[in-house]
Amino acid sequence: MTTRNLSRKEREKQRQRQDIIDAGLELFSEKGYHNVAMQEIAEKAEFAVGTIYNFFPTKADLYETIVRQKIDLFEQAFEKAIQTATDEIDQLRNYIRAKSETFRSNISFVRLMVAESRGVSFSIKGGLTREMRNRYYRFLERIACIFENGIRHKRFKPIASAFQLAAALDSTVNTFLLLWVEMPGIHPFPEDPDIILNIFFHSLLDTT
Amino acid sequence: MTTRNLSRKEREKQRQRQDIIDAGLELFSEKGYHNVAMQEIAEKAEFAVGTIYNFFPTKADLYETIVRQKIDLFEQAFEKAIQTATDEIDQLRNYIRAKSETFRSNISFVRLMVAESRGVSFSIKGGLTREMRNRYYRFLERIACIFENGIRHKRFKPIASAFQLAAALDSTVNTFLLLWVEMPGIHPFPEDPDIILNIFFHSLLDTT
Amino acid sequence: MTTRNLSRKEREKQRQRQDIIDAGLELFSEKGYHNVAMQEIAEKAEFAVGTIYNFFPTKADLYETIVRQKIDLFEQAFEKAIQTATDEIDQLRNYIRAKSETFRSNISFVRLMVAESRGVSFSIKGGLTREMRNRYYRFLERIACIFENGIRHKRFKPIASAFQLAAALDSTVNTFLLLWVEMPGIHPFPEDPDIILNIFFHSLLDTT
Amino acid sequence: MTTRNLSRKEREKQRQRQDIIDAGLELFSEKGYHNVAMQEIAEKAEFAVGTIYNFFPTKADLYETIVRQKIDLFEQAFEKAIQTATDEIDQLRNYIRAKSETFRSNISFVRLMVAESRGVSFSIKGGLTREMRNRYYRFLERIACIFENGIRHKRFKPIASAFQLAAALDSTVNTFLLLWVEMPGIHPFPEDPDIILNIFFHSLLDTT
DNA sequence: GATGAATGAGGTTTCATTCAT
DNA sequence: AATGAATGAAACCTCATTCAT
Repeated sequence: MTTRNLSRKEREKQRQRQDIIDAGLELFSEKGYHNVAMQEIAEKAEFAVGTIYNFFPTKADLYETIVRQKIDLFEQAFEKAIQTATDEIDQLRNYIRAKSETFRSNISFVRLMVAESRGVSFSIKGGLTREMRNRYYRFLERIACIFENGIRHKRFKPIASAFQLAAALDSTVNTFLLLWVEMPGIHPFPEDPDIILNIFFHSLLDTT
Repeated sequence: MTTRNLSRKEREKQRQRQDIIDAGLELFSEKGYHNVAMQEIAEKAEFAVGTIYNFFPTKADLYETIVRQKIDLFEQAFEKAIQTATDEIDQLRNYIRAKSETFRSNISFVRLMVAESRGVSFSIKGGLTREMRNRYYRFLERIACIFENGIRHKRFKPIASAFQLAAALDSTVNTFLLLWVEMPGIHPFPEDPDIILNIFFHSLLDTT
Repeated sequence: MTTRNLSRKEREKQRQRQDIIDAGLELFSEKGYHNVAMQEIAEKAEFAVGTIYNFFPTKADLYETIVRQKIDLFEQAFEKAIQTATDEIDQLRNYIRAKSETFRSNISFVRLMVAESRGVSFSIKGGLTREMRNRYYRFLERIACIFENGIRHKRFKPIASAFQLAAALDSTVNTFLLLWVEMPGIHPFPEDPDIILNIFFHSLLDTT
Repeated sequence: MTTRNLSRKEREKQRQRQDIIDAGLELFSEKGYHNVAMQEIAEKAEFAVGTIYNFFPTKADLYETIVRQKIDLFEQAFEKAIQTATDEIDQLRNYIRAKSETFRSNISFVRLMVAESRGVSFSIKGGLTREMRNRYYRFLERIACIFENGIRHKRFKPIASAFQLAAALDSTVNTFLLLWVEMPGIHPFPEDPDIILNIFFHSLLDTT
């Protein structure tokens, strides 16, 4: 009983924590880190300010937690998408699809990232910045692996280094997604990931 | 003499104004808009706070001026680069080269844009945000025109819409440049713009 | 218990609010609106600056509240004094006595009004100025009614318009009170309101 | 020639000084002491700020000069008015007429006095305040003399002390003038000073 | 454990005054 | 002698954080 009680308490606490995170995410993404007061977050989460400080020691910490939580989610989703296939093209296709879906269901966070940085998360806490950057590079290298494999398996031509190809593909995907975030009507996100892949897979030059 | 005198004064004033802008740019790009106090800018520019306010009515105004000045510079450089050639591939090559050079000689500003380009605009000046976004889209359309011409002249294959191609190319260029900005040692910027162009011009798929 | 607790909190809050108002009144009346810093008020009230802003959104708001609170008090006192009698002479006598007493127990506020009553309103809050003036005129008209009644009842001779008589009487009372405020030793306020009334009544009274 | 030259220079300087005073009076009366910047006065007077400081060491000094100059003018006008007659009633009549005329031709200053104090000049510089108050009392005593004479000559009944009568009369005159300043349409100033005098004289006059 | 009032450092902006030209 | 740009102290106000209840 004590265990279940504690566990219930524990679960309750986790739910509260997540409520605060959700409120923070929404507000930060709407107005930017510096234009959101802890008071506001408290009101949105329906807690007192002091309560928030029971969960997070500082405002920056809350922010960091929000960013890290979502980034973790993103990374896991991408990793899972890649692992679902073995064929390199399928892996890329899955990754694009996963990124697209994760973006769609986390627009607030995407907006936050776009807002506070530009695609890659920056600023506020030097530490967060550096860590995020490193994680992003590690992620790019994960994609680069796919290209490397593809090149090794003679499925891809070595028209650039694997890392460069990864960077080019990811930035293109990002751009398409941002266009959709900013102007969903004018630039609808292509349901078919191949539209992006095609840009890479087909030569632009008409050599007929 | 009076004329020369006035002109000297005028020039002196312009130089001071630019000193303030430079100090602001450096600090904003280092620490972000909200983490820079007017006091700091004043100290860096070696003026008193009040003097800054003789040139710019508010902090936001100073920021806006900085951003707009650089953006203008960038746009002009790109436009000139494009107009220097008639051949579509040359136009793209020149644009990449121009973007590369402008980035190199304006790292501070690039960092500023990367760090919070939208972040600030979201909050500080809705107008600036919208304007910047619109200008960026107009620029993308400028690039899209090149692709369109190339497609019409049968030099490019219509593997995606001209706008999509423009977005993909520009985002790829951006990514390469950012890699270089962030880790100049590890990811040196390719002197040869063709390295980027090749990614688009050659099919990735090895169909031999 | 909860009720009593809340009520105690509420009462405590009201007491604090009044402490701030009192500190503000004293300082404003001593040095004038523009020569008092919020910091000073905070110190005098033994609060931090921020606390003051928890009660009043701006300095001007605090000032306005102070003025309005006292003016309300004055008006009520005068009105009550007038209503206590039916005989016109008694009404005037009561009004003078009430004004005298209210002045005595609110010297700080009287000084504030004397020192810059209009000055501030001119600048700070156009609305306050206009409102105060209008309220003053309405009050003069209230006094004028008494004269009108007196004239209608043939108790007073119509040696001037009722409004002019009201203005003359009130300004005379004011002057006597100000003399006393400024130099209490040399110009003691006549305990007997009739001393002022006599100036008017000797001729005003219709003794035919 | 040197003499005349110097004299011309001197006259020129005086004219400039007066221009500054006039500009200051107009602005101070419009917006209040603290809401006028030296810069504004300089612009209105068509001088540089520095030039103003060649004439007046501080802002407060300029203000003091403005007030003192007008007060001097007023005092002289009143004194002259009183001396023009020997009969006490004529003296009072002349004084009221003079005050009325001086008010009319110096509305800016009246407004300034009303604005910064209320009738009697206060604030800003403790010294100025005290001096003005003293001068005002001396002036009241000058009027009191007339009443004293009248009482001694059995023209007035001693219904109050001479000083009290003076204070009552002057404050009534002030009130009538202020009514006119604030709402010229609704409360036109009575051209005929006797309207005010009547209020006092009807009873004051010893007609036995 | 939750609350939210109190705190006060820190930010932006103004403006009287100075002084080199 | 006149100028007006430069100065910087000081004002108002915000908000992250604390802590008594």
